[in-house]
Amino acid sequence: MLTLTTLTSLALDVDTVNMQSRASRPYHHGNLRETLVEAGVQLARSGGPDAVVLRAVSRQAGVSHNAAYRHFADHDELLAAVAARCMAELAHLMAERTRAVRVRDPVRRAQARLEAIGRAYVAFAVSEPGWFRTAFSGHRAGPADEVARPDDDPYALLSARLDELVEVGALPAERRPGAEQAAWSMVHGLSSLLLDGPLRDLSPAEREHATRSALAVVGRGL
Amino acid sequence: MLTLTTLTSLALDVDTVNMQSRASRPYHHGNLRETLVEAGVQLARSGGPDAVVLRAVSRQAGVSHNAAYRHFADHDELLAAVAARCMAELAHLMAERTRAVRVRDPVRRAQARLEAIGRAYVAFAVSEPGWFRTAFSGHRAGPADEVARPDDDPYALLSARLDELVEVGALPAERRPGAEQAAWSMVHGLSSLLLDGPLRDLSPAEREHATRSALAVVGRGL
DNA sequence: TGTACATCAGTGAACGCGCGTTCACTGATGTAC
DNA sequence: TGTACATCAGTGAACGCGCGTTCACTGATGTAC
Repeated sequence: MLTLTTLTSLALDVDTVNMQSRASRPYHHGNLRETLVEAGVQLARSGGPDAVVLRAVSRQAGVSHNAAYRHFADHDELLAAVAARCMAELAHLMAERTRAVRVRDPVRRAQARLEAIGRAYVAFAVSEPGWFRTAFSGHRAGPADEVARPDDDPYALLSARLDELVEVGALPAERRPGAEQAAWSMVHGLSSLLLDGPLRDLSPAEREHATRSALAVVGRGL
Repeated sequence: MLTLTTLTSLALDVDTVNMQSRASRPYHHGNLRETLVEAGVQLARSGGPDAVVLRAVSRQAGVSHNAAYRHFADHDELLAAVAARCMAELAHLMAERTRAVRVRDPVRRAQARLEAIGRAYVAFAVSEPGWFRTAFSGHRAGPADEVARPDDDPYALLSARLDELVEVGALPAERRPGAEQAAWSMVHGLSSLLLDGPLRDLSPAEREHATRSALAVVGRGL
């Protein structure tokens, strides 16, 4: 269903990570912080945030389970870093799908792009539930939040789409404020309900239908 | 902010539950299953689903920690029962707020009622985050799901509102299919983002504004 | 109405587990002279 | 360029904890005669 260069590039790192546990690993790792985060991302992929366990992550990275304390104050800080990475992964898919839109007419292009990020959001949640749940599990988060570059930040991507809609005249300027919140709420809610809610058992066709009608409501509502 | 007969009635049960641990507790409890579920609901209130720990629940109910196995196959089954109760609590608030709507005109009444359940949903999530998270944590759920009476089921309440909108002519019948999913997604997404997402730190006034605009999008979009 | 006995609903002790965190350590790296 | 030494980034053992679950048990209840 997905053609994910972003997703698979990350998946390929599995070998890198594991290799480091067998082969020529120097005493000083050189890049352990990054390796730990990647290992956490791997674990989060199949097990969600609960799988990002300090000892399991260290194991996965091929390192003793207390080495992590050289790079993270505690388990929470590690989880926050992993969550930020998952969020960025979501943003990457959204950006990729936006770029893939091929429409001439400026108005329809702006609309198609908005639809594309909405679909990307839901597709990500459904195909990578572990990452999706982890992305939203940074209970403390705080202001640190690993200052996101625009391309790592779903919110920024959405804002850009809405700005574009206003520019091309497809969205009245007075409707612009609060539009992110409504649009995001819709796709986030649909995603959550598809994963953990009453829409859990929908078939792919039903999911598609639900997505279509949810996006249509946003389209008409804005 | 909330005037909750349903919520407070449950809170009052705290005393009942605790009392049973000190006072005239007969060897055969008589109603332990129910007591355990209530204890679980209490713990979920402040700690969310992770706080619904078999041993803690038993402790809270004033009973040895393995007594629960006479009433639940395992921890998951207990959690599922607690989750169902939390879901019912949400439904009760929605129903209550629906009943409180006082509008003459049938069309505007139908619209006001839809808005009321949407607001109730968000208000519940914000004021009872532990319950809200727990309600959606029944990972296995399955078909058993403690067959919900209509008043315990948010989905049924929402359907009724949408049916009413069609009846009074405020919603074209051809838009009816899929309407639950979009409406629910919007309020669920907003709730989730307010609890765990980027809208986590909104002030009450900003929350109100976000809620208003989200509901407006649904209103116009349907 | 009384009694024997099966069943039910609790108890208390114990199991093995994986967790986050801390400690004293040691090998590798980098820097000052 | 060589060496002494401080600092850095790992290791391995150990801590205490709370968990879900199982076991053999016992007191209370209900039923058959």
